Amino acid sequence: MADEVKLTHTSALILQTIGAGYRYGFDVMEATGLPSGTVYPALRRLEQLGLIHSTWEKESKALAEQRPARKYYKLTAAGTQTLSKAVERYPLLQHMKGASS
Amino acid sequence: MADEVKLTHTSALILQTIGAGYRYGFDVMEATGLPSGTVYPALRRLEQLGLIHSTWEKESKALAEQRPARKYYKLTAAGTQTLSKAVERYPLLQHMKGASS
DNA sequence: TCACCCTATGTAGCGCTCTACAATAGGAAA
DNA sequence: TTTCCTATTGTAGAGCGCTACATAGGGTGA
Repeated sequence: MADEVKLTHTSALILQTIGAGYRYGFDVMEATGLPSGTVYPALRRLEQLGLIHSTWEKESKALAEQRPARKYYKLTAAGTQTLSKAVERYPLLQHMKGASS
Repeated sequence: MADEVKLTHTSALILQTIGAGYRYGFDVMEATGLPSGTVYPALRRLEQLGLIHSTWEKESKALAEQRPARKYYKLTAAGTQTLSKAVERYPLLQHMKGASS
């Protein structure tokens, strides 16, 4: 109830991608086709709104797999609620497939 | 090939909606959930790019049905080609359903 | 050795998108 | 008789999204 966060279509799409199990920025970029300059600022705004929450992966894990560290995101309770309202508003968001890994 | 028109995700979504058989602005708004301030400027830009083409319906038809006149859009050949490239880039656009009327 | 690709996050500035409002005209509600 | 709803197109200004580029370490190719 209460504060009714309104999302743009693109932000809602990114939120839904996280909800579908894609867990970090690069993963969201590949799933959606959206560029980094859209995805990273949007993830920051979604986190500031309290809809997602991030944690950096352990440095040792990234080193072991020889790649940069990932910042993992997941939906908060508020994010889950806001997402379900966004899917009502934007009917085309319903067709997201879950992440395979 | 040649001129490679690049579209934003939202513009591509609107182009695809026209391709799926939705024929005028209000129709696109209902199909997508996007607001008028997104849809009408975007349709104007898509027409300026030569991807869609518009024709006003006959005044007599609108009068007979007691509503404002509609501006009907359809894809051009360039629009069809650009749309198929956009669907490759943005995989989530594939799930559009056709217009019922 | 230099160029380039891969994975991953991030930013500047321009241009597109969204909220809110307007115009128009008919009908219904109060 | 003013307000509200429907159906349709449209705009101003604020804010979001996109292109192009940056960073960084490792691998691959000539």
